[in-house]
Amino acid sequence: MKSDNITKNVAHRRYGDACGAAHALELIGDRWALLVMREMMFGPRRFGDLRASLPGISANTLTQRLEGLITSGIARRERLPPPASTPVYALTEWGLESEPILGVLGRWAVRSPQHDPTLAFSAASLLLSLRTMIAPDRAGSLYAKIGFRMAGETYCASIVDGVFAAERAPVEDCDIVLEGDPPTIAAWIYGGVPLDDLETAGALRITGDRSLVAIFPELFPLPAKAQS
Amino acid sequence: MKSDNITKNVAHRRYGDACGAAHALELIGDRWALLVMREMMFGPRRFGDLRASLPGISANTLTQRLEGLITSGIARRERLPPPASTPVYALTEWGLESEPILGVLGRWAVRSPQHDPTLAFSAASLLLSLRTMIAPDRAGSLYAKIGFRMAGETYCASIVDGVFAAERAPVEDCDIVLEGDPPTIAAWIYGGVPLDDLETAGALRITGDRSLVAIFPELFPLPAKAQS
DNA sequence: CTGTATCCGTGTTGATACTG
DNA sequence: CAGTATCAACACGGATACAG
Repeated sequence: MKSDNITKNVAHRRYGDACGAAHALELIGDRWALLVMREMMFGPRRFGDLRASLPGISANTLTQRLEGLITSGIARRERLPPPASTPVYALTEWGLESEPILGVLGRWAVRSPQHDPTLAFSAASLLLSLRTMIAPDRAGSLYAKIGFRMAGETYCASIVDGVFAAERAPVEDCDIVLEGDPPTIAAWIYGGVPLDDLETAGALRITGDRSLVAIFPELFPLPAKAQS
Repeated sequence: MKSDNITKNVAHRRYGDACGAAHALELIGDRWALLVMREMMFGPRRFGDLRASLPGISANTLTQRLEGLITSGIARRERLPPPASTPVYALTEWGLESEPILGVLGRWAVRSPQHDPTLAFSAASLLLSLRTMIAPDRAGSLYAKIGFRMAGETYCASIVDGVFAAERAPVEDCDIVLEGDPPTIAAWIYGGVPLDDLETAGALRITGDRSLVAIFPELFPLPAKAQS
């Protein structure tokens, strides 16, 4: 039995408001929706990957969100080519263009006095936050390639003209390579935890150009908290 | 009796995620929250004003959202000076800085094939959408002041260096003054409905510089829809 | 006019278990 | 690993009543 729930996603809650922001909330305002999109920002992901990156989401909810995103034209279901014909979920082109939403939300919300940076942090979150938080005036004309090894995957990022970009790719030809889990890397870049402490604890390993390593965290200043 | 519901807003749903966007959703991801903020973007509003601008919200829900926004430091409850000592709700400075969130959401969502521009449209929505949609290259070096009379209130907007800004103010010294309800004005600017039709129907009245009137809608092009 | 207090029907969420 | 089934808790919207 698969289609007893005829009136589930069809009669989706609407606002009856022509405002674009209101329509955006109808599309991606459901709980978890935007975070599911976040996890697909760097390429297709499997059901289990998404579930692992979103601690607390239930399988039910993830299924419903993916269905909703697909019927809205934001995501797409693919199947990896045989022999590994696993189903994966990817953002459409339009879905990918929602990235500024994550940036603007994050830049605004980290100023909240209640923001707790010690919680779980996915690889996608870290890379998107670096893209959001880089200060172009501090980067100046720096050109650099930065590799990341996190949770069994590798990402290759670049800093060009003050813009930080990243993709899932091998870490070859990178000026520096960071190896550790996302919260640890964040503790170094954002939290000001000394690199020596993390390296001797075996939580973080950085190889490559030490002069770049020395200034790297300064490229990503956090905005001041709002009020008290 | 006022505090029987101890565990209502206190145990607010969290994501347990350090990502800034996730925290933003904890702050303003509740249904209606962002739309309530939208209505306060141009200054303090009364409970009844908010309710009237948000068709479909219940008094209960509006009360809860306002409480949440206040405890998060996003909004503030004030009282107009006597004799009209009516309570009003206003955004804090930090709350006001959430405006780019509305812009980015709207710019992305109007490209949805399912967006319906014929629904209700508040004055705040219209002015924010003009601010979002203005094309600086089309505005060029145009300098103009535009007045709006909508639903018994007046707004004064300016176009300077391709930036559209508006505030609740008298429409004095404006180059043109638009008088009509927000959906009608939107039909002219965005919908391409001829001004003559709207004026003869008595739905819209524009006074002032006719040459500015002629080119005005062209300053606000809508982005192309995503895919089909 | 500005809310608060209930009741109620319904949809959504999350936990657990389970199937292919 | 990729989901589905079931169930309990709760949030939401609508209606209504009512207090300051």
